Amino acid sequence: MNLTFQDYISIKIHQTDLSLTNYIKSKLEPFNLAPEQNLIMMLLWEQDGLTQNQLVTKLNKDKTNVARMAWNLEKKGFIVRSHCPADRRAMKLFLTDFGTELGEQVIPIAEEFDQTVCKGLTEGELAELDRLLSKINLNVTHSLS
Amino acid sequence: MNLTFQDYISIKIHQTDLSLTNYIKSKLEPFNLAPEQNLIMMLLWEQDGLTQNQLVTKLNKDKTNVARMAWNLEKKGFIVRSHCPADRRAMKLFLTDFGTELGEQVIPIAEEFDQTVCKGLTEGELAELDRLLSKINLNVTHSLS
DNA sequence: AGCGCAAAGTTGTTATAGCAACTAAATGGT
DNA sequence: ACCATTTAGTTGCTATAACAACTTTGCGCT
Repeated sequence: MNLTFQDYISIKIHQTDLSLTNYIKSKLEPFNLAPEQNLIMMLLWEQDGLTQNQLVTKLNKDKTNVARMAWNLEKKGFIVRSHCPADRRAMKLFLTDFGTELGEQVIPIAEEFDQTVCKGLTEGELAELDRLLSKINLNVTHSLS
Repeated sequence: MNLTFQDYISIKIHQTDLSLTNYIKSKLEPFNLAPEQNLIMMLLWEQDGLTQNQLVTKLNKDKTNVARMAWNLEKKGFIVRSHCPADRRAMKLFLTDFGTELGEQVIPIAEEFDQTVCKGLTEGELAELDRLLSKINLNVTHSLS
């Protein structure tokens, strides 16, 4: 077969992801918000009071990372964590006023970022990209089991 | 606009990249080789004696990472680093016999991995995916300057 | 009611990933 | 030839990312 480095689509995806992360990182820096921390905030701005475990599912990340990112967000004053009374194992994350205000500033930046990323791509191309990535995702997650 | 979490193509790319990384990580574990370390090895198997700076360019990563990954690979006995006589600032990386043998085992795994990733995708779809990712890459790298 | 198991989080370790500041070596302009 | 600048790597720091091992809490079955 003899594929060269540039032939691997997975490497291309990886490098694109790195470019995207670096770009959004620079956009979020003024708000003292790291890219992955922002993902948690985005989910909380959509729906406040999620548990860490719900975030684990939505973000498809290890619970360790979610716990540490949540703690960092609490340190920064964007959220407050409290044990769920109904299930004392669970940690619910709630926005502070500061965190809510942050959303009003950051959400437009995220949407502007998306505009930049998608510049010159048609709706059809975006849908196709989404479809192909989903297929790849299925290919590898199915192979793990 | 009001995009929800799932609407961002960059998030989809990020999550796909994570799936891919986890998958190849499990495949490479028996060889004591981490995913990013493997990228350096792949480039060295293609062309031995690259400098760290050449790897920085090819991998589009920070020189700090490349230096540390190279040092880890040296610790594991896959490569040897030596100052380039022509330019004593530069560090050239050379495969050891052990590192060369490793390639004979790992390259087939990488190609098998690529087969799994691309399962069910036509040549045309792969080309389109490559084209769309390149376009996104350009969109964000151009916006940085 | 009580025991065993599962589920949610936390702690510790290793591997990326990038920035700032630094050292050492090469280059370029005068 | 000399000094300023640039270039290649290194060290220290912070933030992801996942695994193993552990604690605490809830659930299920008898």
